[in-house]
Amino acid sequence: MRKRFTRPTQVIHKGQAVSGAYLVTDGQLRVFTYTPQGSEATLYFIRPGETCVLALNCLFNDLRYPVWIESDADTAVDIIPGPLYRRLFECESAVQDLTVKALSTLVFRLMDELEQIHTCNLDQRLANFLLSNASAQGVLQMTQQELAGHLGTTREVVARLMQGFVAQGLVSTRRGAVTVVDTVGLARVVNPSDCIF
Amino acid sequence: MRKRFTRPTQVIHKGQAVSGAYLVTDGQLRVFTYTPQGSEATLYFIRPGETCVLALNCLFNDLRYPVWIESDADTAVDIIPGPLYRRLFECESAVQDLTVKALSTLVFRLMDELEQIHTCNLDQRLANFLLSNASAQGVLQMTQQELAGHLGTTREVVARLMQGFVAQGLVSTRRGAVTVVDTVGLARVVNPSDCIF
DNA sequence: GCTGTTGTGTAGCATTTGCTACAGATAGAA
DNA sequence: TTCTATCTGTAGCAAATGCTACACAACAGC
Repeated sequence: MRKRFTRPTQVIHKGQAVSGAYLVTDGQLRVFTYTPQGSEATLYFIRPGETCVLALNCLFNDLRYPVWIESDADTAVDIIPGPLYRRLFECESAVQDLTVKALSTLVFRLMDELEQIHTCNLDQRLANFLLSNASAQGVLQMTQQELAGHLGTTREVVARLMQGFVAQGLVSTRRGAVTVVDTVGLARVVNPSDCIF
Repeated sequence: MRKRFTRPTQVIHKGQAVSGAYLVTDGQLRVFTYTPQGSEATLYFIRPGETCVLALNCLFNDLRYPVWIESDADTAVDIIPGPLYRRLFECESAVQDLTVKALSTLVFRLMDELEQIHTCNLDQRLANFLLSNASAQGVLQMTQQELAGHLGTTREVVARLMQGFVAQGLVSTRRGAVTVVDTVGLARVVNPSDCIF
């Protein structure tokens, strides 16, 4: 079964039961939590070709969904019903591989994220986020509010850091987007003691 | 093959190639990274019956080990060589299940950790750590330095928070150990806006 | 007992981050 | 155009955390 979201949509909310395996074919899903103050913190993205590992988790362990998921605009998702997926997993080695690979990838992403939080301060994490998520032309279509959500901080802080980057000539900002100007310079912000493994 | 560590030992260091699947049968392993300042930050523990998922990851994806691992005193580990494990995974559904379960569990732990970092401040995380890791009698045999490592902070901060807890009559401290006195009170520190899911 | 090592308590300051508040800028709708 | 909603820039203060420095306490070995 395929679902298509034309605009940002809440796909799953915390506590909900999981209906099946989600396979993103287009666009992206965002997995996030809320802070007590109500601001969002992105845990990770699910991109085309990837599946929602948490949904798999919940399927295999009969758990309720532990976080929120929201779709980008223009996102398509294939949904494989839970029981079917479990049957497939038992006999299809391709499905097994896919499952394990997906889980592995996520584990690495989460550990990377954790390590970053422990070892980098916000400007490094922001720089890293910009570098990782900007298009080939260096453009990132995202408001500062959204950026703040991805980093688990607030808009003002992002604005402050952004101004710092602008002052150093590393990026340029405009309403709803950031452009990376000096990739190498930004990388130096992230890097001084190598916080990406 | 079984290995036994009678004293805290560096089992794997970052960048090392992985030789096989590690199955903890006794004691525990600690997976951690270093901050630029040289202090440690624990990512998670591997307890008896569990396997080192990162090692699995590395096996399946031919990666080098991304973090450090250290054993507790008195820890026993079964090591299944990589190629053998991969063969087993292909034909034994029990091994498949074990693998997926192990990965799933870790994903949840990491997400929990991430969520905690985003939503709780240090005193809540410390309180939570004490509650989760104290023995049935409420005793936790650990120096403040080690506690700091587990939370990714420094000894002084732990000492400060600890004093707060002592002042509130929640715990008592002595050299190399902490005793939880008022479990309910500590839980209230963690809880006010429910940061454990 | 003495001595060295390790762990703990405490203080003070620097830095980072969060929060409040408001002004100006930009884009879209009417 | 004007109005409105949203986004951004900025300032200033509060709180949390990190870092340095030192005194004292507990334990181990001699």
